[in-house]
Amino acid sequence: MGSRDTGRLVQVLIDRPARALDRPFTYLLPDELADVVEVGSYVLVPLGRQHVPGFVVGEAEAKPEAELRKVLELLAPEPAFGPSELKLAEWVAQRYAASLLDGLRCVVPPGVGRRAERVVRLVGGYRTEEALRQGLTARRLAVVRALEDAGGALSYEDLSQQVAGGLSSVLRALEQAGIIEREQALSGPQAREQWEQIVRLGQRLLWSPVLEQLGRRERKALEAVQTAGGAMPLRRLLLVPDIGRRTVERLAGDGLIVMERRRVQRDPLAERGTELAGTESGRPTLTEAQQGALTAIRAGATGAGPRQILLQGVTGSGKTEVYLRAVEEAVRSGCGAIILVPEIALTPLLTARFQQRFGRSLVLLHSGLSHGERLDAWMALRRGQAPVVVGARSAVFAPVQNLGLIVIDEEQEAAYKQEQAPRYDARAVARRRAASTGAVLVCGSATPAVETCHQAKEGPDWVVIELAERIDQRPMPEVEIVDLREAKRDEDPDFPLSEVLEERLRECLAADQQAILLLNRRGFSTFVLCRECGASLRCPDCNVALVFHYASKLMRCHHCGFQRPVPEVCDNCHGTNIAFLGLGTEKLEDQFRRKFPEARPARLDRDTTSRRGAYDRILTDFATGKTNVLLGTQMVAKGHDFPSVTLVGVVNADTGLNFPDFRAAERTFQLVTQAAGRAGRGDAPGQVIVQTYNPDHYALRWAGEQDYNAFYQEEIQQRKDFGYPPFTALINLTVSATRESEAQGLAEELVKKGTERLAEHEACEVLGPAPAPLSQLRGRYRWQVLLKGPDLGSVRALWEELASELSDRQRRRLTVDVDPIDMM
DNA sequence: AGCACGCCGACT
DNA sequence: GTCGGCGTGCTC
Repeated sequence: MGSRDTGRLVQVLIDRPARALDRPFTYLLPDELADVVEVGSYVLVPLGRQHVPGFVVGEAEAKPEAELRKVLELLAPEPAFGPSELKLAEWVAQRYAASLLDGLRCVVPPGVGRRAERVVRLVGGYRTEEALRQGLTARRLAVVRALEDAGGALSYEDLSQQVAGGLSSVLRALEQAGIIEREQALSGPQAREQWEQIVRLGQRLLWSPVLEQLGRRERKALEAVQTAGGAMPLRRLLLVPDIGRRTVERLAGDGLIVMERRRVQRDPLAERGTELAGTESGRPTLTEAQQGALTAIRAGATGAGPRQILLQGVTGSGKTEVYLRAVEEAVRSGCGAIILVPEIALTPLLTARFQQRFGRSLVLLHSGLSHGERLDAWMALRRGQAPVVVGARSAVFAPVQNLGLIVIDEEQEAAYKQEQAPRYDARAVARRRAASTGAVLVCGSATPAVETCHQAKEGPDWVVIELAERIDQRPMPEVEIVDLREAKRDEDPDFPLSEVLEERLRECLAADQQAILLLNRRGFSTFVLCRECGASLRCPDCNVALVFHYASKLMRCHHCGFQRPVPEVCDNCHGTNIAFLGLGTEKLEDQFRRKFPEARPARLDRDTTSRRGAYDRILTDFATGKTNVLLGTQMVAKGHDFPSVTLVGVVNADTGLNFPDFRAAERTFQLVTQAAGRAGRGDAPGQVIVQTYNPDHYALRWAGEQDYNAFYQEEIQQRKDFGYPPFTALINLTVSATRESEAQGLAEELVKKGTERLAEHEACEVLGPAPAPLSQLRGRYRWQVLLKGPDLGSVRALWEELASELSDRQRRRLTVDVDPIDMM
């Protein structure tokens, strides 16, 4: 008789996404697992008639209600998270109205999850002939056939591909008849750490008598290991001619070499040969303003000053150098640091400078890595082998040890908001992590998000540090706003550049300098319509205008990827007079080339950068002067440093201004200011031309003055007057359904239920229902309801009450976005 | 998520 | 009367 199990009970969160499973289940921990299972362990537990993985999230008090079942197995030797990660996950789940599982998936090492692999198998020698004799139904027969063709067994996925329609009832029937059996297994981990075999010279000295008797091959192998410095990977040794496994085994048997296992860290940087041009090593002397910023950061770190710092530095003021120094100091004092960037692929410069400065103390974390590379980076941080991580949004959860500093570069970027569950905002997570670890938080931007700026100016434990001047006394570029309503165009009415901009371009190119043109729309013609009946070409699934792309000669939907050839005749009236209207970057490039045949333009947008390495190449060509005009979407405005650029043209500053979003003005201001910041970063001063139909709009007026603070004052007043964040908090509910009536119906019900509850939530409002700005997307109809309240706590309370009244079915049609950034 | 159960139209 | 589709409820 084995001893009775100790009676330790653990709470397990099942690793299967389901609302009904969003609470821990209690299991008995058998004695043999008592020592190895702890909070964070990834375990296998029985649930119903299956075995499923789950995370241990705590111990449980005795709870004799249900018949308890035992934890079956430990699936990973190391716990996936510790108590502090669990707390963070709980916070994320709660704050963003997500499940705990979604929260946990943020903090757990990448690739720990295991998926179910279901296998269906024919019992014994059951054959199709028998099925025919028994007269099985067509669908059942089809299953048996498919299984027999596959040699008796198939995965559930393969089977469902080969047999049309639902499988569950067919399989159940076949199983009951004893014809098939179902078996479920777990996939392996999505990523594993990699180990390699190392051969090392053994303790026995080389002049040991055995040496005399060694054969040629053995001798050769020993020499190889010796020249490699006494140890080398087995794989490499086996590459040496004449040396095979037998040779190595014999040497190991004699104790002349020993075999060891060593963890290999897959290094994505190793493959990257050349850095971008223009990065120089050496540390520049800090300006006084930069020194001031560092002093403030130091004060935060020692507790002598506020721990949250808004580093508001104009473009070219040297924010990156401040980050570098701050991280150096953190590392020197034994701390780790997280540096968040909007998107690694788009910030090669900053990344390169960090790599240069920190070498192997730094890991990168971003979506471009393989599972294995991500895991290695993650584990290197967790083990303290690397103290610093540079990464995109999700790196805010990285297990940096002894976290002392979090830097958020380009803090205003929308990319910090995750657009799938859990819909967290990395800025808010960073604030929370910094607060709970005592780390310093540095938010850097030339144009901080209005909400961040407000918080920094009004909130406790914040300080705003301004870097108002560019480094090396470079002047800010001069900005000229061109009113397109009145601007003179040259004889060609379709040419999108005003005479002023065209003239400046000629001067710029004549002086052998470089220019950037920003147009925030991809494609050739942004809408295509029939001149006879006026019908425009729209996406059948999203109902938005299709964009004509010249390179592929296709009409494409920028939301779902739908594409179709250009119609010869109108779908609607069969008219033949089709008009290609609206300006995209492709057309801009085309027209530019015609007007400036001698220039060397390059286009930078999602279409030209889709291939690997294309982005780097386009930028390198521009940096080296191989091309001299860079035109494209907002990509051209992001953080580049090209000293020869003296002219920036914003072709149409209005594109974002008409969006039905309370942040439209802010986005426009930021984009124009960022674009302007690309000019005049070298010795020659810069000039910026902004073309617009709304020259009087405050966003453009202040962008023209390059006056962030003035813009902020006016914008924050607007937010206050109209009741938008930061003066209110929002939760955006989007209903999505294949039938419009269903989407609308649920939205209406949400409003009704919400409004009924307003009595207890006086300060809150329920706005809507309204069709979403993208009222159709990927073939689904979308409606929205907006919950608004004086602060997050009160809106969330309203939402939680509302949510409790919804059925699972309703809940599934709904996405809940707390603190929405993109309300489309 | 996966599974069972139960209800329903529809086809042998 | 089965078959198979779907909605609902449950899993320590």
